[in-house]
Amino acid sequence: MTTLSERSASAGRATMREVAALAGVSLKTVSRVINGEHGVSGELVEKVNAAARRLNYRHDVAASSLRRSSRKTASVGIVLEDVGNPFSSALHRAVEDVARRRGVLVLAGSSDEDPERERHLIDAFAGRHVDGMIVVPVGDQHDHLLSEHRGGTPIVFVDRSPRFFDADSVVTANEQGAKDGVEHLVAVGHRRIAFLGDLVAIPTAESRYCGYASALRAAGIEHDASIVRRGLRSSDAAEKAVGELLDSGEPPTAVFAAQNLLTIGAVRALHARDLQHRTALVGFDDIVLADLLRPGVSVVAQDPSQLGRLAAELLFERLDGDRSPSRQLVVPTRLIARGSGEIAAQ
Amino acid sequence: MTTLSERSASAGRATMREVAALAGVSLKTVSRVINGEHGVSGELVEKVNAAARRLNYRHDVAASSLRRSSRKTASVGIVLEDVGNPFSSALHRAVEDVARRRGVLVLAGSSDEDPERERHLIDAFAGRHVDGMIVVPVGDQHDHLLSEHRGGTPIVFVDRSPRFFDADSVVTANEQGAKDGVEHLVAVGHRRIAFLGDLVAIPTAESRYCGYASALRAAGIEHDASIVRRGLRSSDAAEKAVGELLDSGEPPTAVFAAQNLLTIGAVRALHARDLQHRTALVGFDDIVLADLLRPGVSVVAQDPSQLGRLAAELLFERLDGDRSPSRQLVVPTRLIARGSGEIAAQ
DNA sequence: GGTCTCGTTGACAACGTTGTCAAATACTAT
DNA sequence: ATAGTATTTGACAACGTTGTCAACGAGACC
Repeated sequence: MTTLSERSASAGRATMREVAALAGVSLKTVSRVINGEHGVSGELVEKVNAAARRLNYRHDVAASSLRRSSRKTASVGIVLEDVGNPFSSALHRAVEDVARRRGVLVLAGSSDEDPERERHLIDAFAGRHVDGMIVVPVGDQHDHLLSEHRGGTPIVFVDRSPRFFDADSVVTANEQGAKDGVEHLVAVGHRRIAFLGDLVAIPTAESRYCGYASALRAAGIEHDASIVRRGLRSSDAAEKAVGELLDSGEPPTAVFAAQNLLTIGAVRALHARDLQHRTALVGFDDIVLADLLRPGVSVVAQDPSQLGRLAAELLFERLDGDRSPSRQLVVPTRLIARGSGEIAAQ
Repeated sequence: MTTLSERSASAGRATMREVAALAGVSLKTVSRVINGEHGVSGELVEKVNAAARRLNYRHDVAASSLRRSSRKTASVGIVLEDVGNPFSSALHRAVEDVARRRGVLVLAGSSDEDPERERHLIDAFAGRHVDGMIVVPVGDQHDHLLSEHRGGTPIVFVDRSPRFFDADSVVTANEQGAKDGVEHLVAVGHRRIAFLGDLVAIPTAESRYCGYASALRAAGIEHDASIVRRGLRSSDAAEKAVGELLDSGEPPTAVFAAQNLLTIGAVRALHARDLQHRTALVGFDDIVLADLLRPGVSVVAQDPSQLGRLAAELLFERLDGDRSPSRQLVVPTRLIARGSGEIAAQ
């Protein structure tokens, strides 16, 4: 007995075998008590629990899931673009909330838009036997995911729906949202509306551009490539781009920024030239404090929490055995007018 | 052979045993090849790799770490306040960056300032045999962590250093930073400076309050409890509190907000009364877009990335075998003047 | 040729847990 | 009292992997 408690205090964690020895029962009985199975007498349950407490026993999820037939580990993985950015972290948090209610742990990682990183993360998650994965996909190739998916691990795509892959997905109404934003500008008389966009390879960026183009077309406005800036990767790049547009001979009267960092860059460029009350601006995706700027920044707001919540719910339905055909959910955007988007064309 | 490939395609992942059978070698040889051990002939390495590729073999980290003597899982856990808030997620990202360089996966969870949740997360991490943990501690009781720590799992505390626990920690210079911020207000003539603080139970909130009190003392300003509001949990609460102070008979001429959400609430309250150019404001912790507001919001900036990076580096040094006495690192703050903190007292 | 060493390879047990099944006990119905 | 059933308990194998150790064959040396 002394040996046992000394051992647990000095060398690592106590095992079920040690708990069994201290409680004077078999290994299997300890397993039953720890797992809350019925069919163990109250007396032994008491004894085992006392011994477990005394040795500070910690259940070994890894060993347990190795032996269990279902192989469930009560954990899911989520591949984000960058756990540090507000959109991703709101998504992460929403997934965590759903998972927590079911006692499931969330592993998260950043792909940084790098397919190699994405593959790495997915391998790492798979090697740890996550029960399912939520993925903001990068690029078009997802063979590695495919084999996981076929192997029975549910996958839900979020924010972007993959080409060439049949799985559940939850996305924002990017095209419609962008169209709404641009039409909002058209409605107050703008006909020369600049577009700021992220990497062309990112499907959401592409959809938003389509929404922009479609709104212009609907309004009978001719497309002018000289005021379209795509492939912008940071607020600095956007600030520079907007600066060039504003300083040019024929500046736009309004700007549509298709991503939050780009919106921030645009605000900076406008303020630097004291044009924030003359040039209209609508951004895609909300930004903190946007309401306190003068003018307030009008945005087409996404709902990352909703995306995360729905994705997690879809995932858990699959984990609960749902075998129905894959579903695509679309979360609508919401236009928030705060001033910058309501500046009329001169 | 056909049976093997069919099997892997239909039912779950391939095992080393299956790879061995396909390659016509023993299980142990496959293990050696997968782990990159030397002492296997080039010919067999080739064969095994081909078989592994063909069966889409995935290494099982759980089983591997179960058997391995060192029991390393190439993963660390991090307990944050809320993975969704900017401070936590910046910290998370910084830890991930350090971990990634070493091929280590990060598991993260939100405690929401609830000791029960914290305990849950730590149990979950321990059950999955993380190699180490980084914790933003909640409350004073950390017995469960203690047993992990004694069991050989390195623990690093970040943002708050725990009482009654001897372990590495990395914290912001909260008291000094708050003192700097308040002295900055004193320097432009303020003697009636309100304080907005988070829950008294949070050590960082307490330290910042001490810094505030100490700056007042140093300036010979009498402490006035009527303009000190602590225990504020949201920007709404702060907005309300500042509103009350401003609307009172004897309003403060300056506000020191000891946390970023509280700063935002203060900004809202000031703008709502059009007092943002008359009442000075300094916030603790930087906020996005603070430079674009009129006036810009002066802040005492923390460096969450630095906190995370240092914490992760300490953790990995421990994992590499460092057995030296525990260390406490302090990350200095930086005062950023943008306008609101330089408004002189009338 | 015989012994010794070295480099490769594989058989086997073990990591901590749970599924299976049989043994032991207690209880019910005849 | 006897057979039959239900309930509790434990022995054992197995999950997928790696540590240990022994077996094997090829070459080096006497």
